[in-house]
Amino acid sequence: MSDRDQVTIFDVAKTAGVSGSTVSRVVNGYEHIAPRTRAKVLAAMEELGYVADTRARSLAGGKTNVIGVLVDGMGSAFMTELLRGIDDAISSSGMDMMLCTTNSRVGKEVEYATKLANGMVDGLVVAIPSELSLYLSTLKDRSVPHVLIDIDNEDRDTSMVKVDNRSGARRMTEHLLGLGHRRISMITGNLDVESARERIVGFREAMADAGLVDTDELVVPGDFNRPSGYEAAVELLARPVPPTAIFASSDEMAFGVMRAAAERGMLVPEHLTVVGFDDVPESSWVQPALTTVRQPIQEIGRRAIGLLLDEIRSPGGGAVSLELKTSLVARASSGPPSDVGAMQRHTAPQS
Amino acid sequence: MSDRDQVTIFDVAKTAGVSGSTVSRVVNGYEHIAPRTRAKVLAAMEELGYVADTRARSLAGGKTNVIGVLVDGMGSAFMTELLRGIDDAISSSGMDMMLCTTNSRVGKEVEYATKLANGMVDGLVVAIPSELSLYLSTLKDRSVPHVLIDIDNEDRDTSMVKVDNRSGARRMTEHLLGLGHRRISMITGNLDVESARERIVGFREAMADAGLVDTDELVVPGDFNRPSGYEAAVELLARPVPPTAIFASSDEMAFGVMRAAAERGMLVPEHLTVVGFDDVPESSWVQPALTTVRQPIQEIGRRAIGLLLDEIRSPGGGAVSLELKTSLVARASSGPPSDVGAMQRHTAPQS
DNA sequence: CTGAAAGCGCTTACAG
DNA sequence: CTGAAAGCGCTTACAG
Repeated sequence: MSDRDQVTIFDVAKTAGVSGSTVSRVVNGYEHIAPRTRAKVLAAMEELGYVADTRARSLAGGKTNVIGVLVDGMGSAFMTELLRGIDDAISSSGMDMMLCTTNSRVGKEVEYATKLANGMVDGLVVAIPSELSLYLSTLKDRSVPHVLIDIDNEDRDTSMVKVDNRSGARRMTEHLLGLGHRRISMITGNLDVESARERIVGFREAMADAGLVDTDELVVPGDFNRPSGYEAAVELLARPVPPTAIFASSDEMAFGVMRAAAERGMLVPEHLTVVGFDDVPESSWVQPALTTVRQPIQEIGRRAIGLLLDEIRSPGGGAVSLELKTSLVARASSGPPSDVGAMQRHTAPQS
Repeated sequence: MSDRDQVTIFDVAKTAGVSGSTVSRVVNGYEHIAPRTRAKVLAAMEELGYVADTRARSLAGGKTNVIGVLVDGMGSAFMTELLRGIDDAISSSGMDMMLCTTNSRVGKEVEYATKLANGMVDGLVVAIPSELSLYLSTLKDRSVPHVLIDIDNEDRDTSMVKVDNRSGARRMTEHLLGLGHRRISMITGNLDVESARERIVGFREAMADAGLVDTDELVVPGDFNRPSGYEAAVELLARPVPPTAIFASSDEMAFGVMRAAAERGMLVPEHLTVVGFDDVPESSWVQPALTTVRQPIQEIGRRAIGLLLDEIRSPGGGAVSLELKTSLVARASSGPPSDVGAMQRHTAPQS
């Protein structure tokens, strides 16, 4: 019940024999303070176990020292890595993180963004495919520093960080082409997400360069998650003329593809080449190890926080966009296409 | 720069032609208000786009409507599931979540707990093996509602939720014994964690009941994570007389064991039985599907929030401990022990 | 059913 | 280098 045994700045002031303002100054590391005064205050703080009240501090115009992070869910390996990078950067800067999860509930993102903008945080990083138009203006009006991750934003005056999805997908497709594949299928990510769309573009470009323009039936929909990769593969492998290689837009989906292949008795890469995108930790762990497009996931998070911190510390610096590079990681799951005879035996065993 | 275009309760009051107190009352759903007055206020709020300032509200004695969650990291599948349950329960109660990650940094947990206790949240759930003694008293002094997950706490006056690790481990061991195994090895979890210790006890009890009392060399250390399971298995399988079954204290470690077995050319369960604990989603996905002890992970999170909400809404109800049941899920990774000849061929191929 | 006023714990010009 | 005072936006007795 006794909620009032909180030690305030005035308690400290009294036992140190100074004013509240002075205590506030030493707490905030203000420079021009007599060494003796500072020492007395510090001693009093220590003695009383003073801890600043974040709410009051921020209400009065100070900083909250917390950064808000808006994501849709934290289930995927990609998100786990991203959050690790974000959390790393936040805590090594001495700030705290407030993670808000929308779980794809419509409206939640706006609610959180507005709430957070209302003084709960010093800045905000948003990593969900979202209807930015609904709250980006609020963030700007309130001049809440913010940076977007992997989100498309027409007006280039918001800071953001992303990777070169298009050329990553392009290079992977060229890798498959170079191995001799022609019937290459791509399983897409959630098309609401900018990066999913960019990967398709990269894939199509490379295919077109190889003279393969009719790719429509080779591009099948997925949503970045494992089950969707599995289902798409089941359908693809059941086709009369199945692809010899499947390029999943995420490693997670590639694992689903591998599962579908295994169930059909197909060996990877002998009977089917399977590649992914992301390079999550599990990709080098699975058997066979997954060939994939590596994106520096943790780095993305760290950079986003870096940008945010810059803006928080010296506002008005203008928006900056970062595009990080991807790279091809060739491992065991990709190889030359199997001959048609072998494919037939495997793809239509029950016919 | 203009940080002051925030719509306050007084702006609303003015355009509605009432006092600030009245606005506050309708915002907080106070009952005795004239319908017409309420309507006017609501209209004004709508018109102005009013959003309550959480800091001010809480400073003035109201609720923050946010629940703090303290974990050490969110990398594991177990934690992902737990957080899903927690987040679910929090958001369906209309509150928000503030997730703090210590990443095993010493001191961080105390820092966070103190800060959160200082008015940032209405309540706190702690799910890290931690030196509670360092801050539990702070939580109590400030009467901040809190509940512990999976944490040992001597004085039974703190609410907590856990599962019956001991009998779960016992049943799994009996399952293996029933299959005919005698040389059963257990890879433990991080011994700082209560549940890891309880699982060992359950294992030992079942072994002792079967007359197997000399289990010391069969119990090897792990830390719940995949690599530690892999490493422990590498060591175990290289022994002159390796175990015929390995019971990993977490599914994650069991996956590591499977990997080690595969590298040695051993088939699961033909040559080696591998079982885990937790039943994370991946366990029914891997090949062969993992036999494991199921704990209702999301439910643990939901229950913890339930307890917390009860305490927040009607304080002083006293501490309550919940122990949820585990159950055995027999899948494909467990079977009868292989004969000694087969074991020898596989375990010492290079000797 | 409604308003005026004090107070939550802090920060920040303004003086000195 | 330090203090007194106002104010951040809200809630809550206290009156009426």
